[in-house]
Amino acid sequence: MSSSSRLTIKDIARLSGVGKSTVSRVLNNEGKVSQQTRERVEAVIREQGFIPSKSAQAMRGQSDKIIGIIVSRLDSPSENQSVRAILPLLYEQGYDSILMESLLRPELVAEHLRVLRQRNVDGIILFGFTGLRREVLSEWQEKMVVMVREYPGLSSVCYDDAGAVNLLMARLSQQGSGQIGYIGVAQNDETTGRLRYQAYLDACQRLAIAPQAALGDLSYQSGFSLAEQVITPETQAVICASDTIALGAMKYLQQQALSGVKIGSIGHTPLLSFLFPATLSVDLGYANAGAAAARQLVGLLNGEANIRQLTIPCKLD
Amino acid sequence: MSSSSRLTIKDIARLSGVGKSTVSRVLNNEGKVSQQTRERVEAVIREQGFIPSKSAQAMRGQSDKIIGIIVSRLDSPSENQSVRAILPLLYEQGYDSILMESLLRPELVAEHLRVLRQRNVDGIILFGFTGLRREVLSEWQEKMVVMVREYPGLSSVCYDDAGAVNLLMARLSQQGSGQIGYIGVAQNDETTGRLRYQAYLDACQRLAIAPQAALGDLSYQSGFSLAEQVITPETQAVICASDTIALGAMKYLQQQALSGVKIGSIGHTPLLSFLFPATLSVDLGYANAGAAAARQLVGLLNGEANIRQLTIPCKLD
DNA sequence: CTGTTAGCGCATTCAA
DNA sequence: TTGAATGCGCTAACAG
Repeated sequence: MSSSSRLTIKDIARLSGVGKSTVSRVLNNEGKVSQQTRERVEAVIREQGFIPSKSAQAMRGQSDKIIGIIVSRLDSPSENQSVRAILPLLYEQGYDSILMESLLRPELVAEHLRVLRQRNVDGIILFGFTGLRREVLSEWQEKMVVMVREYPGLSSVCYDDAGAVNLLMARLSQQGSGQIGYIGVAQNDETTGRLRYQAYLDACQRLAIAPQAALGDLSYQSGFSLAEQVITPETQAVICASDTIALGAMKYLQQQALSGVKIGSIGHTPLLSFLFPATLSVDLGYANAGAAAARQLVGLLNGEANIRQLTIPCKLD
Repeated sequence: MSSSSRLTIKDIARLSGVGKSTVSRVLNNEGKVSQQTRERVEAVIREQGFIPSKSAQAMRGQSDKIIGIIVSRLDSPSENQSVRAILPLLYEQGYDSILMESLLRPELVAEHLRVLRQRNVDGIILFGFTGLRREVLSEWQEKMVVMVREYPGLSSVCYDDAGAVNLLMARLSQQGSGQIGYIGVAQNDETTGRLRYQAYLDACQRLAIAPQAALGDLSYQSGFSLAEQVITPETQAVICASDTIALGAMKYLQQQALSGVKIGSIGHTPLLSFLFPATLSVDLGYANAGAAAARQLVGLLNGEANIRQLTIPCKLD
């Protein structure tokens, strides 16, 4: 009842008639405690609702059991899926997570990293983006996993951007589409932009298809307006660099009553397949990537894993 | 260069030839330090890249400057918007946030609360849901703000569910719709379910409209299939309890080529107005709610505010 | 097996 | 204005 939760290990010791260290041992499940004493102490702990202070433990043991996660935007559907996979895995290992948004601004990342260092966090999972310089990250070397981008000397988890495009191109052309267009994003975005576009061009080469592409940004609007540019009477299919873009393109198709054009997209959003079931959608494996990152980080922190770059396989259907 | 960041206030003291307490004073911007000493110490701090340990500060001062945020799902668009408003406001006040998912499971909330207590967090923002019992929360009384639900004795921030429906009904009927249907969610959901449905019924009464409603869940699918039940040849408009439901209903309308039926919805998702610009959409004020909650919590923690229940006004357009 | 002792890094008295 | 001393709650040596 004594609400304040201000009890300390010392109180518990007094209340159960033992020394502080014995209580500590019970708390940490260390072996050297007699069954009797252990039970008595545990009883007191339970009935007092005692909870040891993390800050004190942290100060003593070095580890705060906290992980910092820096996403670009909390409402990015892809990062969201990854984070949802990360959280429970870390939690399971006793880590809580501090979440921060970078808004794609390098200065904000730097500031967040400062704060996280001050908090003495055990590790960091950072969603990378174009423009983020390596120097800022390097001091975290063995305590950081970067998502979506690779940096020399840092662990990372990336998607198979080219593979996704290839999968789409292969399936589409195998289904008889001879003229396949592409709606993407500007190439200053390294992965979603350049990599996917390049893969499209390469595939066109391989399949002897004349490329028909336009690059914009990640918005529906962009998808909508670029669709108009890309789609000609001959177009049989269009690949979109993201589901959001695809949503925009689909609106255009629908508005123009162009029912013959197939859409292939990357992202696998439930909404897209609900609204337009015919869409071909590649799952980049966001959740898997999150899980992989969490595991990799925990491995690093436990000294069981080495720094390495992972690529998550994508899949169609 | 001595990477480890293992420097302590003591090292800085030695390096700048002063006592530890003086360094502490400089760190906390306490007045009683001569300009000279202050500058010297600050120089050393800067060139050593010294960062004081949060855990130690926390243990000393009681406050960890950490807020726990428990959302139901990270990918809930509405909660997402709120959280995005909360984070920077708390951050601005020196608080970092630990984020957790309840998945609408009361036991998980209880567990999270335990962990947060152990971390000695300063406060909590909790997104409530039906089934969450007050007893679990009451011990946080003056350190918690509950979103979406009201609990006696706890601060809360709620939406104006009834107001939103009224706004929609008024506008729709004023635009000439005489027969307005409703697609909602089951009433065991107190707010999105019962409150909105009840408001619909009341408005029907007032406007002398014969209610035509169906209740399901929050999915597109539900919206789609219930649309079929609700919409009759006479239907001139349909109100949906959420944007997700509206998306489902719109798909039905489109598929049936029912272009005469207007849709009113609650949520104000950008996607909805992009895909179906004609939709009437009420903004419940998710971001405002988040901001209000953050402010309220900070106020509580500073002892500047009292426990109270807030309702965020909604708006159309 | 268990109690005692000694700090972890810092903020805060209290003297000087 | 400053430094020395004290203790926050806890774990890890070290004795018994």
